[in-house]
Amino acid sequence: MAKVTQLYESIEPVSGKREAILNAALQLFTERGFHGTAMPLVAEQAGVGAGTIYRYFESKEALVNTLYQDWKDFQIAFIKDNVPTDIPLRERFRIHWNRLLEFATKYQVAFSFLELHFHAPYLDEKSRAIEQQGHIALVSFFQECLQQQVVKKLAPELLGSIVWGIYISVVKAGSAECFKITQAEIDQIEACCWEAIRL
Amino acid sequence: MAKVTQLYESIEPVSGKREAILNAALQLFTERGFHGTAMPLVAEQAGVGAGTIYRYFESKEALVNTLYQDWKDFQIAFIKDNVPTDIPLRERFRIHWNRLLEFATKYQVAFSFLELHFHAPYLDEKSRAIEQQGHIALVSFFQECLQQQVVKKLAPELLGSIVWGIYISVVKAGSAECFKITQAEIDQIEACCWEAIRL
Amino acid sequence: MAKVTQLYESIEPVSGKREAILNAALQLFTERGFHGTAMPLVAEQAGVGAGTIYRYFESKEALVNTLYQDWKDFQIAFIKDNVPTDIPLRERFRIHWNRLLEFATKYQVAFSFLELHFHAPYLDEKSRAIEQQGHIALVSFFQECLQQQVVKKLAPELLGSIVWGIYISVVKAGSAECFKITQAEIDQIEACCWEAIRL
Amino acid sequence: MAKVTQLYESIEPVSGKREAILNAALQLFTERGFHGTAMPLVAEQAGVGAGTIYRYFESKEALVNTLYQDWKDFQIAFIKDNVPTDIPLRERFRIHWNRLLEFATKYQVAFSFLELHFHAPYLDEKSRAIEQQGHIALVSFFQECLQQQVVKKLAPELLGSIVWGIYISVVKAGSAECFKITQAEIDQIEACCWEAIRL
DNA sequence: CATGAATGAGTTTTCATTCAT
DNA sequence: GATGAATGAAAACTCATTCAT
Repeated sequence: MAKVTQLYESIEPVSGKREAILNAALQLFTERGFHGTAMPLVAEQAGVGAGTIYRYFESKEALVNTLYQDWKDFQIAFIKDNVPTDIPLRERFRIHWNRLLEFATKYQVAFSFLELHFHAPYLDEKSRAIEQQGHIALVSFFQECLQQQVVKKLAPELLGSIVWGIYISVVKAGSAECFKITQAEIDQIEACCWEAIRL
Repeated sequence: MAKVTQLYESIEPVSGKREAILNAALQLFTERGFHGTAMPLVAEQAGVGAGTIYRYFESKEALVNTLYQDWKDFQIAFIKDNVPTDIPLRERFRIHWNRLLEFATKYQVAFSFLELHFHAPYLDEKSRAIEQQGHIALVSFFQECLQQQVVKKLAPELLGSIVWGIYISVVKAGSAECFKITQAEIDQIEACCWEAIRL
Repeated sequence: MAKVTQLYESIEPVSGKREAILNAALQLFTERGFHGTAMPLVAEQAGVGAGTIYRYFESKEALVNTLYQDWKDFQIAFIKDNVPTDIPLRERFRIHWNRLLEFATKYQVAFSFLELHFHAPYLDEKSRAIEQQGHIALVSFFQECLQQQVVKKLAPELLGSIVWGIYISVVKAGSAECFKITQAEIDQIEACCWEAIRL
Repeated sequence: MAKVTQLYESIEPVSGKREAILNAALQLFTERGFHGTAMPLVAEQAGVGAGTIYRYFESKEALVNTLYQDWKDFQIAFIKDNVPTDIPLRERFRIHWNRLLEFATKYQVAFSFLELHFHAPYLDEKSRAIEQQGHIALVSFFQECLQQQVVKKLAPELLGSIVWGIYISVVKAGSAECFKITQAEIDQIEACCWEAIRL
């Protein structure tokens, strides 16, 4: 997690340039899309020369893939983090849910970036592989739930998809300008999620 | 709906070219992305000259926006369609849900196209406006549900988002190569949806 | 031979652009070298847009290779041409020699181009293959000479190399500004060549 | 000659870096061409920093010109060297010829380098001037031959060109993979050379 | 002196769009 | 109307050279 913190806080001692480039690219790719963002623009935003980017990343595609993999890895780690196993599954689900929302709130741009680039044709094999691990934490959690017969008898991947789908859709709705979601609503939606899958 | 039928059956008598272009673009934009698809390729696939596209569409952006708007309009109409009002809300929900899945099944490419281009930076204001009407049918349905107090007390947009999110996520999971979803599972997921939102 | 004539006389009916590009490239690559010649310069000299070159040639390397192969093929054909077989070998040698010099005189730029690009690292396999056929006509002529025992007993390739080497070196010396070679001198050098190899 | 020995043996005490750079450049320019060789690559091969090259050479062009002039000077000196004047001209010619071949054999890379860069557009005036002195030794030898009327009455430059052309062509043929030249053949070719020019 | 990270001018190449036929 | 060859602006990327350390 320390690594990504640097992405945001840029405390790296020796050379902040790599991080500056990654941050500039994250923002611009999210705002304008991959193909809509020219490399000199990334360079300018990062405060480096155009050629400098190529000292750190082999190509534009390598840059977007690094970004995708770094953030997806971080997202997976962030979500998994800190969930005690000695509490009721219902409680654990709440913690999972809160972590999901915490990520979306703390790293809004990264959240949008990951969603926007899901299955993009310029993502390489490694990115594709990580993509599919997206809700692996949810899936293994639901395997446990299934064993203890607290959730409906459905493939754990499907249970994961249901919760993940609600998560993505609700966060998207919330970040669209139309209306703001309160904490109370988030808690209610968490309850909805559980109702959806519980036995 | 007649219009979209033409997109698929191409029975238009006078000039099939416009439809041919739209069909070619739909497929190519979905497979290769907007920026990854060169206009001459669209022309070739449509069996017309490169210049011909510009007799029907002002620009590449105009083409993708027309495509987006046509299909989003059609999707909205398709989903709304044929839902009787004189049956229990629970029954109506099931019909809504089935319509959603019918659309995704019948028009797989268009479904992917719409998902893929959600919030793309080259979509114009009109497309953005329609985007937000995405689950308007669901929203108004849930307004009725709320009045009759059969669903949880949440903003109808949020209820719509929850169901829509499950829908998108599950269809995506199903079209990914990893695993196939059976009709029985689809019915079970429909039940989950209802459990999520019912009072 | 008709094909190369067009390279020079540009009588091609439909599209002179391909020929214009080849002619411009021939001259510029010879004057400034391959890497020293920017594609827009070729385009300008050819009187076409920069993008047009890529309608006819896949890449800059494809252009230089086409040029090399076309001219080397033509050179080989030109030299072989019109040598009667019913005259003494000594006479035939004179005709060969004169053809060599005719080529160098008529197609000075192409002669320089071929010499300059011999074994260049951007030549592809096909060009390399043709390269080695360079003095194939001389080699087979010397095979005949060997059978009739009118030349020294040396590998025909070596006999070919000797004559070819004199040819290249003398033409180079003649085109260098320092001094001009007269027809009389050329005839004398032809005699030298024969003395070099005769028995 | 001592200078060039250093090029090869790198025994210079104080600063071997200049020699290391020259050696690296000689090899790389010959293998990959002038434009195909990036300066940092030269630096790496030489075991010095990229900036260090610019302490010894003003620019890439200055480097290649230094290389050209050093080696051409050395080649001229090497060829001239050690030819006694009190022996028959026919004998002296043999010695000259052997020196030529000795150079090509001992300094294969340098021989290729000189041939490859003949008349390159990035060579400066001084290099061009030396270029033309290439067979100056041969020329002055042939002036003597002409005075003693042992060779054909041709401009000494032309006589030089003939012998030089055979030399270059035969060495090239020998270093091409196609076939190897034996010492016996070399001696025979030397005889051919003399036959070519003798009265 | 030596370094090598950083640069930006310049390169090849692509592609949306036009317009003469 | 329809065409598709031609275009040139703009993109990704390279590399000789510099300069702070």
